[in-house]
Amino acid sequence: MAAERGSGRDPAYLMDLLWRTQPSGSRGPRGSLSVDRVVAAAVEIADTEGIAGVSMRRVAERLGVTTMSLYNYVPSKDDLLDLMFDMAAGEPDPTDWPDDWRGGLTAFAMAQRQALLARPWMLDVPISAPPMGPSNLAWMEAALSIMDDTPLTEGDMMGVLSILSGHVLNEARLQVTMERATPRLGVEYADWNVLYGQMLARAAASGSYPTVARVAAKAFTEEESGGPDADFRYGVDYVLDGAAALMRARQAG
Amino acid sequence: MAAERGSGRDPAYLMDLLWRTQPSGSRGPRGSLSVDRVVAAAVEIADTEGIAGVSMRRVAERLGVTTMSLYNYVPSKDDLLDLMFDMAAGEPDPTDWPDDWRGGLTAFAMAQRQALLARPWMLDVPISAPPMGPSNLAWMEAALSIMDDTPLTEGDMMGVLSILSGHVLNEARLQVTMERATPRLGVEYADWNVLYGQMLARAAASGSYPTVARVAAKAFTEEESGGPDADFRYGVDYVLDGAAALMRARQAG
DNA sequence: CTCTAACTATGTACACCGTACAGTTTGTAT
DNA sequence: ATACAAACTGTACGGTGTACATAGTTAGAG
Repeated sequence: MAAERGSGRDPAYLMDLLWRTQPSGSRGPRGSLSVDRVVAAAVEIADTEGIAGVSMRRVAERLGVTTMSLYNYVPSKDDLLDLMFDMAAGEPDPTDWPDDWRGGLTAFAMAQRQALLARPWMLDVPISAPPMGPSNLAWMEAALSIMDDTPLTEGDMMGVLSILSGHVLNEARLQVTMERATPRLGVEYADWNVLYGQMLARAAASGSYPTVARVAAKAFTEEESGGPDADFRYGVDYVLDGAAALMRARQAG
Repeated sequence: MAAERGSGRDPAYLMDLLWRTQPSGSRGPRGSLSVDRVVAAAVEIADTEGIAGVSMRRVAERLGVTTMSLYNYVPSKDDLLDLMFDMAAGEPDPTDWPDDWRGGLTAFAMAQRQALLARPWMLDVPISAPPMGPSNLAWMEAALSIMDDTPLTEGDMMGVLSILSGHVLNEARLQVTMERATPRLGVEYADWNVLYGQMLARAAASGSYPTVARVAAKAFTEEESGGPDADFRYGVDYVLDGAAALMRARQAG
């Protein structure tokens, strides 16, 4: 029977993979590869060709090994993708972050955004498990330790973190989607305004979306909306204002 | 030459597809299908088998037609997925929503969440273009018209909407991921607490994530965390508190 | 009324995918 | 020395999206 763990959809097994704590029975020959090398090769491919370029065959080829050999290190491609995500996230470097919670969280958000924009394919991997790899935990640690000296409840801290990095993720997704959808029409980034302009024209023409037509027209016309960076900062400030309000409430209570 | 639009990655062409405003030259035989029927069939498959069950062959089979025939109505599978997303989103029904902005936006968020949880596969479709289909616009209209009588700037309204529905999306994604990752271990939803407990034990053991260990332990121990519904409401309130603060500021300024 | 261009539908084919499975080689623990 | 687990190979299967050539159908142009 032998417990037969490792079907890949066993969460405990995925944990062992993420943390590289696989019990390696030392009977046969020691493998020429390692989980790390497999994942690293996959990440390299994704970096240059996007997620679509990552196939088991291509990864194996890059490692000079048969396709099926990879399955000695990784139970399935889905798991490989999870591993890639964690490795690509990397660990944050908070040394240069400001000391105050507001500055710290802002730096945190910007760093996380930068990590995503540097590897847009991360937004393409269908995450099949809640984030529980070492890198993800390191990011979590960075954010939580910033809020540690504030009057926030533990629940609040988790809430703020969730909303903040949710915003980071959404904004990055939007930006990447935009950049991809922007064909070789014009130059620069302003193209998607044109696209949205078309949409709004359509909306206005139908008459069914009066508020959208008016509000969006105004919001997009406003003489340079500031681009994605400004939108991102706006959201971060919005979320952190909420955190500040929470702190005041907790302290007063 | 004939302009040759329609490669599927042409945004204007996608717009025509979404809005069903395709110029249909009436020369040859009229097709036995329609964009709507194709998309509807794909949605039906996704509803019962998830996104993985949707392949061009299966859709064609369900419609009693050859696979390649679908390409007369839809330029590629990626576009089909975009179309599916818009159709599945449906139009909101705001008739029963409260009149005040706060109640209205809360109802909006809950409705959007419900729509996503009813069709979890929507979270699996890799959206390849910014939301600009009729359904998505209807949701946008619903939210914006709620905020129309408030002192919010047009930019603020877009910002609040973005953060709010971003939160909805993130929370839904998290919940669905959790439910999927939960194998047939125990009963009920509390299982993922066990999973997260394992992770935290690992984190505490390594000593590298002290804050995570302490904070998360506290946050998860707190005698029934309230489940996903409570987390969701917490976030909605958080975001709407921010909107209220913004309104006060705009009115005072 | 014919003809022809536009359009729909079919069938075949290609390159690629993830991975199950059987068999071979390799190395260590007994 | 030998048993045996582990690493690795090669082949095969059922699936994918879609390019392409072909045939059939219609409506407008002449």
